[in-house]
Amino acid sequence: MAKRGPYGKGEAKRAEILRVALEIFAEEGYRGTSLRKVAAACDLSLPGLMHYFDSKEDLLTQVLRVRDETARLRGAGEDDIEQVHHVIQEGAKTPGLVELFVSMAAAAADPGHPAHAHFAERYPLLRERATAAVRRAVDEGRYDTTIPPERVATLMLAVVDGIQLQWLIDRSVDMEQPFDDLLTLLRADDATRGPGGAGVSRG
Amino acid sequence: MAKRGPYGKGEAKRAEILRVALEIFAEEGYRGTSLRKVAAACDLSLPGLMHYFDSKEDLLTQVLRVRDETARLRGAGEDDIEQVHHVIQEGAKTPGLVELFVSMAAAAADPGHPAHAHFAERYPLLRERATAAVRRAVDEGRYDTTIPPERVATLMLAVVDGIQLQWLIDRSVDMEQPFDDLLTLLRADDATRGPGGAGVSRG
DNA sequence: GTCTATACGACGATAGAC
DNA sequence: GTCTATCGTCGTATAGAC
Repeated sequence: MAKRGPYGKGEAKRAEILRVALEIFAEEGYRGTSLRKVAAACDLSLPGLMHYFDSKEDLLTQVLRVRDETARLRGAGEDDIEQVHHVIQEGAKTPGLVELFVSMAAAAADPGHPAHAHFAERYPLLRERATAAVRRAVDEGRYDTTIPPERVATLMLAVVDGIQLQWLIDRSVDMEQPFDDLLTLLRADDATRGPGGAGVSRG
Repeated sequence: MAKRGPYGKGEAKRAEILRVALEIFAEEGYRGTSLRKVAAACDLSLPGLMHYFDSKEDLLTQVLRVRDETARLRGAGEDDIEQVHHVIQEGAKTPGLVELFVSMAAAAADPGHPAHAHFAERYPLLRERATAAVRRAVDEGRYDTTIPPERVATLMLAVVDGIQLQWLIDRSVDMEQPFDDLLTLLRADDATRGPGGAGVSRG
């Protein structure tokens, strides 16, 4: 199970494939990118590539996992709300990966799709973490609402996901503003409920 | 351009195809549904079907247009906010069409995709209407925020789109709750900022 | 275990007959 | 306006070399 022994090379190659695939999807978008093209970029034949994955959708799902992991690691140690901003900014640079994420989310509607398990784990996890952060903010008097923290967390995730659809069509849409505006609405101090002020304080 | 003359039959057939395609996508999901299957359901060969459309993506885009039109007509005369609830409830019954919508939104990231023009028209239109409704609510003192109406409108659209991604994975997610919660946060009367009350009043 | 060669069925697209 | 026939490409499956 570890990376030692005769599996070392295989694991390394698998990781390389995922890295290369992520690059290609980021640069050229995920649509119209065939597995044969990915294989060629890895100096591999198509079956050689498929040796490491059960199917195309399995590969795509693992690319998504890598992306999630990368974003998570870069935001390590930060506050949960900070991490959200970080992930948003990262996503805003790579339309191809946002496109991949949204497409996979649609495909994962089918319980039999490999990505279904991924999202089925991911959303509850994100909701839990966001819920904890919201609960803390309410307890400390920073947020002023009696809406249950779980529901506020669900609302936050919806905003972050949803703005991406608008952004995919029109890149001039500000991907951070709606989330910041939501935070403003949640904030206890009424003086900050307007746009003139600092919005969210960070940095 | 009208439905009269020798084009009458063609236009009728085109409408029938779109209606049948919508049905199939709603029942079986849009994934794994080939054009040959749609053609067969219309008693047509594949080229026979393609005579009416430039490409598969063109057909899909027009299916989306029909869906939008249908939802719009059913909500005619209602308040804009009411229409949102109507569209949400309608969508919640047909996962296959939500899946289609999300997939197309991702595909439309490419400016060359036929659906790009559709979304590029749709979002500004929805934003304008929502902006007007929000401005009215603020002017009448029903909403209490100094966030510009355009930004509140963008936030609303993000919530409605985003909750669909969560719902596609877990159908037990309430598609209306987040939007209602957002309205609660916007509402002027602080006594209604909690979940105990009526939430949004309608009907 | 790692990888190539080859082949299969299905897809969307198109040419040309009627 | 609709068909048959065909094309190129896709993801997938199998056989077997090393």
